[in-house]
Amino acid sequence: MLQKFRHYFDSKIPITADEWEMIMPICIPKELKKGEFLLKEGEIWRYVAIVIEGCIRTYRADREGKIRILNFVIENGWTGDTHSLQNSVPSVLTIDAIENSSVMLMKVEEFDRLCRQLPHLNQLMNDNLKTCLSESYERIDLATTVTADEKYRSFSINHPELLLRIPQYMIASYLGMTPESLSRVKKKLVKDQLVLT
Amino acid sequence: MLQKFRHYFDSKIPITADEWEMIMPICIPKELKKGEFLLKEGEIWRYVAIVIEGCIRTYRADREGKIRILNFVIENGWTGDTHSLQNSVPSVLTIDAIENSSVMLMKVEEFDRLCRQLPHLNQLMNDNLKTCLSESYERIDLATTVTADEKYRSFSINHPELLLRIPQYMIASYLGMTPESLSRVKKKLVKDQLVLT
DNA sequence: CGATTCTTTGAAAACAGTCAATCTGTGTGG
DNA sequence: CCACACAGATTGACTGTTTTCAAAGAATCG
Repeated sequence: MLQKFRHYFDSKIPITADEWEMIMPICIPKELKKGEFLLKEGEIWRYVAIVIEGCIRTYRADREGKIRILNFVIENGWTGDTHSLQNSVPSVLTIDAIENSSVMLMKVEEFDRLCRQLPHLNQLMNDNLKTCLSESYERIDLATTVTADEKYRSFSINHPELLLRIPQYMIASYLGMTPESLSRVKKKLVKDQLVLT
Repeated sequence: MLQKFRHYFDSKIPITADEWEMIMPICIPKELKKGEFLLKEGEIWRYVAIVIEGCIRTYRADREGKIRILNFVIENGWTGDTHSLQNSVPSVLTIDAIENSSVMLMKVEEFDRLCRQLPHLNQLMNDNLKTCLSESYERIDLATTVTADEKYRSFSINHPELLLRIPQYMIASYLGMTPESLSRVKKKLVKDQLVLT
């Protein structure tokens, strides 16, 4: 895991052995079995988290226990609750693993401190913020798409890798529809050959 | 306008007269009358833009010309198209003024150059990215809310300042429903005293 | 293979959308 | 100052899509 983590950094920024020596001590590797939680509603999120292996889901539950999945994060993606982190307030979100996963955590104060010392790390953080923002706009676009079949089409074009990997009922929740609707939409699109099986 | 702009900076970061002398030359003030465009679909967005006065709307149009409003930005908010900016691709968005507005533009290369020279400016940019991310998560939350009345309730709680300021049919588009639906929802909520008139 | 979990299908109900007409308020020009 | 035009908001009747509820089929895993 540590090796994969190192590999991720190397692929993003030039990093010296010395710098690596500074980063390593603040890293907290965490293994999550399928179904285990990274963050529970009501807790305060205080980390920077990078997914090394597996798949992590973020969702929000309403009073009746119905959930809306906000995103899926796989290898090399960043996860966490920005809002809880920035404002030190209890999270309204739940984050869990939908596959056996490994995640690298860093306490945010320590990470920020390092960012001030290592311009490259700061650069990485900045790029990452921009990427997250970009993805989040894509998410808004998806969520504001009106019809169910456009949503599914758009998802299957933009996230073919997730289509294979994530149970359909979770995709339905992500797209804001019931599993029954998704099943019907899919059937129709396959019949019209507008989407791959 | 320049004074208000200066005031915005002062309220966010400590900034010396010298630093200000470096920032000012790259600033491009732009006045927009109600209905005028800041960005049209198909253009590439190359700026950092801060709204000084007025209200700026970002929307996306589909083939049939129906529009989905993605956000409203008022005084001291940042606007633009991150995706177009980062990837130098034509924008799918349109940005226009729904009130007479003033906006301060800075070319992104010049702004980035200054950020490298002025740590405080970099800090401001970073904070701003985090704020944008946070707001964008809030937007996702709204967009993924299922029922029309919950959407309106949540909007009227979180953005009372916009409720007063923005025509109802635009709020409807922002909330992903028709003006007729919004009118009915509102009527119901006012009757049940769940929302202020 | 049994049990659980996930997906599919059907029928009825609920909800938001569409279309069309009316109402309301604001600003403009006579 | 009034009348008119116009943009926006409301209301009603109808249509269409998605949800809900229920049950039956697949698929996966110990």
